[in-house]
Amino acid sequence: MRSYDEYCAIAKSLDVVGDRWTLLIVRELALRGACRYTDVRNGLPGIASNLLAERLRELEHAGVIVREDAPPPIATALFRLTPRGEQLRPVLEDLTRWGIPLMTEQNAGDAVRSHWLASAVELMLTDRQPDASPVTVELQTGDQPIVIETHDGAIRTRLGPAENPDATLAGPPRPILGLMLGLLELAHAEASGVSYQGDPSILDRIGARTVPGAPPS
Amino acid sequence: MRSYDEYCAIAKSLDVVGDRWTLLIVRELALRGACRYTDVRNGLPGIASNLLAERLRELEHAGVIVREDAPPPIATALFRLTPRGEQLRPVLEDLTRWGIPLMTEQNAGDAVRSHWLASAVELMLTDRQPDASPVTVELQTGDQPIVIETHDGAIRTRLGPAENPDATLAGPPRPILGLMLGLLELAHAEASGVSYQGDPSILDRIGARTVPGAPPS
DNA sequence: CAGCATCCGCTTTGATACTG
DNA sequence: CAGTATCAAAGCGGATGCTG
Repeated sequence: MRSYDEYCAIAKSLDVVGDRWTLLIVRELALRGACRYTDVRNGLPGIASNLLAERLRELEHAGVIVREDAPPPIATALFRLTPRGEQLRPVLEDLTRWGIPLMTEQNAGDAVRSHWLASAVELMLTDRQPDASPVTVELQTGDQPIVIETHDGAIRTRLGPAENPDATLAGPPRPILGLMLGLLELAHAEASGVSYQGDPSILDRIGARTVPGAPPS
Repeated sequence: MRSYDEYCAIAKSLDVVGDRWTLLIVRELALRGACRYTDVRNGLPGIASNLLAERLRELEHAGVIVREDAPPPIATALFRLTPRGEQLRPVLEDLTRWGIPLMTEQNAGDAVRSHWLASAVELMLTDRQPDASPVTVELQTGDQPIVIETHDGAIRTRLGPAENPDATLAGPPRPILGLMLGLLELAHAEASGVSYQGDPSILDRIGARTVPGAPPS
């Protein structure tokens, strides 16, 4: 990207991460940890191969990521955030919070990845009964299951199947998210294709922190 | 901008504010309040006139800004952030913090505006003696003076001349910022063209919160 | 003069094909 | 798997002109 040529911290930041795709590459590495080229590309459906290569070079040159040789068993290089790149997490988190109301609209061709949903859920939910015994909920949506766990009064998510979930939700991502964020009643979610197993009161326990309204558009 | 077509909160946010110039337009309205078209353009040196008009339309359509008729004395329209637009402030603040280390490099053609510097200074400084009597420092750099004031243990900045500043700093923006952020000794700053009037201990009092290192590059 | 719209050359991006 | 190469399409920058 051409520099904005402004002596301003925001403009200088955008000179580095303001290019198209760039912040989404950082997102992939932030959410999934060290990734191979192919893994990054899988998280960016639609990016041109040459653009990904170019962005990775630029990010490396800017000190945001490093390309490192993977440990012996693997024969390929890995990309990883540097400490400087890790410091972009607050930006990603704020953009996630700001974008949550926009998740009420899911376009036909939108790609879905469970790790995107998991990070949004983790930021928005809270354990309303921190002193009760821990609970586990499994979401079956996106490209792999998501486990939601209460953890010392906070909510943690991770990918992969849960062992003995107290509740299980399966269905399309939008009504599941609507349900998790408290924008949708269980009955409405079920009418939209969500199936629920477990004690419904669990949903009240791990309800959304605050429910922002959707924009006009 | 073309949509990323991802069902991800970050990607949805960037669908709205990820275009070139867009977040800088939001910055102008966030830092300066309601602005006329011309004021916005003055804060975005280099933007093509048609692009600014188009971006303003898009932001209005997305519910981030509103175009309102100014009160009677003025015969022109004003642009202002909506509550939804105000919620982008955390993003702007994080980008400011992340960009501060990049301010060590000032390119030849970089435009300078005092309100950009003031917001960065406000975010980075802290009053180390909150119980002492308030102090005021005037910075003479950029396109207008900046006033730094201690305010209930916090640091506030505003634009315009100070009445009776306890200290005054004048000179080029980079060494002044370096001095404020504790990256530069007063002697070095003076060697770079900064002139200082007042009690030097004031600088220690309103020192930087933490001094992040500059990136490699 | 403020607030755009139009035009045009240049740069960036997207889609696909190809290679070690 | 991890890119590079190519080329058409879209986006941007700068100049200019129009309208109240």
